[in-house]
Amino acid sequence: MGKNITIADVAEELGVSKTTVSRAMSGKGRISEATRQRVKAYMEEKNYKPNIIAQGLAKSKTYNIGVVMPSDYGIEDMSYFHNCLVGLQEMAASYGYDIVLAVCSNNDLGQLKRITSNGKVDGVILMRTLIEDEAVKLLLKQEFPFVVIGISGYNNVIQIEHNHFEGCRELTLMLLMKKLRRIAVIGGSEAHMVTSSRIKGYKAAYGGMDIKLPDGLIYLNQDNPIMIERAVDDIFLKGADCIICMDDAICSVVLNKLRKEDIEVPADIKIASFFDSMILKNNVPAITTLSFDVQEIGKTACKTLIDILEGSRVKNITYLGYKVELKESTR
Amino acid sequence: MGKNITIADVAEELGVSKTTVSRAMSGKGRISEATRQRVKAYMEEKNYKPNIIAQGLAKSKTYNIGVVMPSDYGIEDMSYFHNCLVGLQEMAASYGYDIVLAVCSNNDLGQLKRITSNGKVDGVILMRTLIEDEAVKLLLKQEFPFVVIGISGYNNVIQIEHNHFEGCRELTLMLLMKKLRRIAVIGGSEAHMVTSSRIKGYKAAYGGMDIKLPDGLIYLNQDNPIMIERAVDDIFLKGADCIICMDDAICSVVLNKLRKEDIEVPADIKIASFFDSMILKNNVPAITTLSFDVQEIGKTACKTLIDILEGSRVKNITYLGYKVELKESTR
DNA sequence: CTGAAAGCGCTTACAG
DNA sequence: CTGAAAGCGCTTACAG
Repeated sequence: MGKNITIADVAEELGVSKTTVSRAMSGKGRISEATRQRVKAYMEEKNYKPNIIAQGLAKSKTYNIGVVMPSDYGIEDMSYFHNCLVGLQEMAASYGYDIVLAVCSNNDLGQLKRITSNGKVDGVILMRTLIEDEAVKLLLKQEFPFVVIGISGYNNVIQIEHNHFEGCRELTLMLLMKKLRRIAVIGGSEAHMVTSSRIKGYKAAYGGMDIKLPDGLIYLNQDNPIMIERAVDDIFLKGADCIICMDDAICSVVLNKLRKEDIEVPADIKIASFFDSMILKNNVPAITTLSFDVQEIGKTACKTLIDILEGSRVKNITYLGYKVELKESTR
Repeated sequence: MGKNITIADVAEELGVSKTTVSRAMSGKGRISEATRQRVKAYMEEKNYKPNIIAQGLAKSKTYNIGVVMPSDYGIEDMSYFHNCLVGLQEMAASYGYDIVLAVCSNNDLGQLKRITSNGKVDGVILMRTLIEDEAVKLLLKQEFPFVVIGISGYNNVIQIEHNHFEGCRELTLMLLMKKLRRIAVIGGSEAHMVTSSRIKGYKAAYGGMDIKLPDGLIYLNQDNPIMIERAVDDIFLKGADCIICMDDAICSVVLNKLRKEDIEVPADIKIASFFDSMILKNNVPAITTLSFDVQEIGKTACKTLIDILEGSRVKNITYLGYKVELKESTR
């Protein structure tokens, strides 16, 4: 690797003290412009990069941000986590921080505990949050700086979230304005905060238009294809005119089921989904979606944590926008 | 965060030297079993965890592994990278290492340069490799320890790969044995090593059976839906009896196109794809696939790097297995 | 404006 | 078996 050059080497070579070299790079402390230029020039020439680890030790910082990614994700969440990670990384890098990955489940916080107790990270970002979240409890108890992506249900926790409530309300509203009345909803685990926010938005739309909520058209905890197909059958029996799928994996199952039964979209029933992701990308007909900029939420979460670490005050909850895209499936 | 307890605190509390405490934890150097137990017990009780950063500085190690993830991935690659990352993380953690993420493109190696030159990582893993790969060149020049996932084209580079050549050969062979003869292939960028390995496997299958390779049925660099749909049209004109899709995003476009044209699978044409991922998960009919254990490749790559870092000799190329699953789409 | 020294939290020859 | 001291590569009061 060719022995890395250190601050001592630079100092000796230039006939100055390490202090001076350090000051030249940090810009802190008094130093003449002349020597600073001289030092800078030499560092540039020799392509000297200070060792961040040593720098961190001296300042009691690591410049690392721990990101905990759930291990028990569904396949439908992968692109979400991935995009989020890319956003996180980009923002972190631009502030000189790095992302250290931890993979955890709600009942196995081993990785999280490791990085928060062995001094490897300055703060933590939780990529997902549960209503009863052990990671949140741990971090709160340890008084470790952290922010969560998603609404956490705990107050006094810094949260970043797309406005699922508003988004789902607006989507539902637009469907209601198209004279659809019996709109069914198929969603995932009730243990996730997003699920309940979305359902509230859905209900709020009906409430806002003073339209009576149809009975028994909300299907939650639908986490496997069999259940979902059964839900679709049931929805048909009940004469719904539209189905909102709360994620695109669910939507994919629904679409397959409809094809199997020779039910036409949008002629026989309208379909809307969340996330304009790969699964639905090339579907014919194009699917109406409520979508979110996932990289943006990663960036915002990261910036918020860095603000906290550097001592700024931050908002308790930050809401980000959403986008409703009406396409052929609800025409 | 409750002031972390240090080795000095432990030493003082126990009335021994820091040296002794250090030896008790590491097991290196002579130390009486009695005092070692005493120290261990105290550390356990106080839940003392040594600061890895300081430990690293003293040993000139970081216990960090840099993972570079391409920024210019297609959506179809996401679940691949994600699973790979999970495998990497798991193996790293089990050896006390952490994963530090870098997102790079072939023309912007900024993040990689940062972590290799500021001493933040001990070694690097490249999640993907190009035929003309700048990251590989850089790492080679810097003599920085690294391993690549995928075949790199450069020799003297440590590579971990699923055996795409063998896999594709076997898949093609099985299709040939089903009396299919005019098998078309739709694939991605020729700049990726995998693409060429797979094509070689495809050709080898024909060669091995002494069957003449059909003319003009190989479509590469098909990176957008328009091209792919055009390829499908062309494939039909040429009277192919089967299409092998080199990834599942391509397959998804192909399936949609076939549905649009009312072409039945497997009645009118057979279909096979690579990766048994989310996109094809619930397709009707079920799709024949050549699939790979992606978490495993992550684990293997990580273990190999760690071996290198700890001074063991490792194989230049490690091939991992694959699985051909025949399903309804080629029946 | 500049530097010697102590310190960040560990490890490891070296000496006893 | 145990410890004082130097060192990993930096930063930062403190003194001049």
